[in-house]
Amino acid sequence: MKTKNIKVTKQREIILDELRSLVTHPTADELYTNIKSRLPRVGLCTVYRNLERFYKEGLIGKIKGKPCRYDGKIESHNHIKCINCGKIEDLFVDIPVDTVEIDKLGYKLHSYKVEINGLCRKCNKESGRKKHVNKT
Amino acid sequence: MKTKNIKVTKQREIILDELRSLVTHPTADELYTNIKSRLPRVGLCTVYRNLERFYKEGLIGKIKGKPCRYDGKIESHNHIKCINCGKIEDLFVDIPVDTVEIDKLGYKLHSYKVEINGLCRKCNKESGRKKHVNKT
DNA sequence: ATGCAAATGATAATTATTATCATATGAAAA
DNA sequence: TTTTCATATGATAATAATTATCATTTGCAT
Ligand SMILES: [Mn+2]
Ligand SMILES: [Mn+2]
Ligand SMILES: [Zn+2]
Ligand SMILES: [Zn+2]
Repeated sequence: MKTKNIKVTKQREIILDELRSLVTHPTADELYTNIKSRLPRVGLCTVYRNLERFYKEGLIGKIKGKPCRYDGKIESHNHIKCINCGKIEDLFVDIPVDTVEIDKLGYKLHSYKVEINGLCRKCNKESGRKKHVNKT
Repeated sequence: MKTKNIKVTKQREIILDELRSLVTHPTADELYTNIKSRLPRVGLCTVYRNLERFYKEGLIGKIKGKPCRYDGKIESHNHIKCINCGKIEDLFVDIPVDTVEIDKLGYKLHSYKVEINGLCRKCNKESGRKKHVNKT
């Protein structure tokens, strides 16, 4: 009662394959650009449509934002984003949340995710030389 | 070297005052609607402009999303969002993050925030009666 | 009063995403 | 096989949220 047999099409195969091949977290548009060589006639909306579909089926991850980014990895993990260059990297660290307050509020916990911001090694080095960094 | 003397205008006073008076987390547009009675001639973009400005000055909080929501409370706290009705409530619970992996990756930790999703009491009750819930 | 920098509000532009719809596709039925 | 038919696709338009532009206004400092 979860994954309702999603039909395999050429575009779906390629979109999913391409996303899974990346260690980065591309936007729909970036992925669209990437697959153009393999699928010259694909439309951007097909990419959006299928990424959204995959996400709802639990096949891929999604990092909400403006723009949203997608993630080929679905093993539970978090992300750290560089506040300077915007890069997002995987972070495999368990973050336990105490549910006492959640229970008190009367909520039934469903899921949670930690959004971590930091300065990556590269930007950190550069900030030592330059005057100004940052563009959150 | 932080808050660079933000000029006080009538619209700024009212926008900030109104936001601070709310326990909810309004969107720019909702706040705009709210202040119409006090500032009939204000423009939506002034609301956006100043909320963004306040946020950058650290005077208010911002919950990124589509649409973004603003928060008059700046004491460190997290939020829990109902996956059914979309309501966002404050959650005062300390969530410690182990920085070992972050250090390993070479990042300098800046901030982090936990996005918790759950089913609120009201929606939970209703889901007992109704067939379908959910619209993440 | 006058000058002037900053803020405002009207408007247009942009960005990201979603909706609409005619056509294409491809597996299953006949 | 041809036909059927549900689903997917891609072109296009629409929408939502936010941001940019710019002429005008505001209100402190001369
Ligand atoms: Mn990831
Ligand atoms: Mn809050
Ligand atoms: Zn960086
Ligand atoms: Zn609810």
